[in-house]
Amino acid sequence: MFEAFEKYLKEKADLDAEEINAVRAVSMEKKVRKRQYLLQNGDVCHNNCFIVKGCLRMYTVGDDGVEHILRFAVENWWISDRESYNNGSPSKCNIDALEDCEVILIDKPDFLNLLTTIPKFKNFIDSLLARSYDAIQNRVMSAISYTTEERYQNFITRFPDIFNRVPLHMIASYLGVSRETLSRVRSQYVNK
Amino acid sequence: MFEAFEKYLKEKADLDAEEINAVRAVSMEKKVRKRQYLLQNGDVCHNNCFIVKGCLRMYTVGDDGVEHILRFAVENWWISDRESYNNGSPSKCNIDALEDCEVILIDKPDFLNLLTTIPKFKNFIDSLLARSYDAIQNRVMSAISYTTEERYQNFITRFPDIFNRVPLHMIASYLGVSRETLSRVRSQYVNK
DNA sequence: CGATTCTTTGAAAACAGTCAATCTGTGTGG
DNA sequence: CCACACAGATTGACTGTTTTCAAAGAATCG
Repeated sequence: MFEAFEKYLKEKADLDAEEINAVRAVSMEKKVRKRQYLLQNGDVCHNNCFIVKGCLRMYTVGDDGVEHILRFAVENWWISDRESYNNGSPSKCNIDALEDCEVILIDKPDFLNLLTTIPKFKNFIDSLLARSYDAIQNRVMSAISYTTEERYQNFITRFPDIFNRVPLHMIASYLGVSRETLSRVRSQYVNK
Repeated sequence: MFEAFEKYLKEKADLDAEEINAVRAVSMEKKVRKRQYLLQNGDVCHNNCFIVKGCLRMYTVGDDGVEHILRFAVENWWISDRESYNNGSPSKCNIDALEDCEVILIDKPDFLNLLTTIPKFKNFIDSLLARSYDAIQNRVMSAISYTTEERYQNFITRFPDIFNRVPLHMIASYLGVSRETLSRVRSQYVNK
């Protein structure tokens, strides 16, 4: 399982063999079954999680019991509740698996240690965070500026891989509309 | 004008006199008049901007000419288009002053230099970025989960200082609703 | 096959957007 | 100091979109 992560670290973060060994030493391999939680509301997020295989989602549950999906994550993405991770506060979110998954977990103290001992790794993670900030800002922009149809179009062109493997009602949840509305928007679109 | 920034750096980032001098050496003081642009759509964002006094907004303009406000910023906040700044790409946004402002600009190369030579500064900026990530993620959550009234309530409790100094139609724009809708939501709220 | 989960559809109600008009407060120039 | 212009806020009437609830059709999986 670690090979995929190793390849990723080599290609994306440009780590050498020794550095990769340092990462390996603190990596925990884990399998997460479909529907299983990786993080539950109220828990503190202690890990960084890299996805070797599978698909997960992070979401909140409103007072009315409705789920609101904050993000999806697939192979070669990271997922964790950064707010809880950074502040040690109980998470408002859940993370669970939409498919059987293989992930690699790195504990917070170990991860901090990697960041300080491997400058290349620190730079890489910093640039990842910067890009996820850009992505999330673009999402805010699209939430306040675009119509439902535009947001849907945006989603399938930006994340065709995700679109193909998660149920539509979850995409609706991600976009902030009801499943019925998304269904209707799609059928109108098909008839053009 | 620099004194306010100095105080901020001392208190928040714990910089000593020598470090503050290094920051001062690359700081450019600037006054921005109400309605004046700090950044215009199409330009590349070259600076970090710290606000000593005043209030600014960052927004996009849609094809239909409608403005969508991404964020406000007041005293002791930073504002810049991070996406353009990081990638050197032309900005999709405008930043302009809602009041007469005093700001401090630090050029990108100078700023990078400060980050590498002053580890405390780097840590401080990293934690700022982490918190702004949390903030923006909470905004996504509120956009997809809450009603207009809840979002409005949220805004005035979280940012009472901003609420008191920017026109309502800009808050409407920030929340992603028309000014008329926000006006009606408010009056319903008052009548409870 | 039966059971779940997912998607679609219909009809009514709630909500939000648009356009136009009015009301309010602020500040500037005469 | 007043009149006027101007930006901001509100209201009404109308239209369009989205939600909600209920039901029924696909698709998938054991």
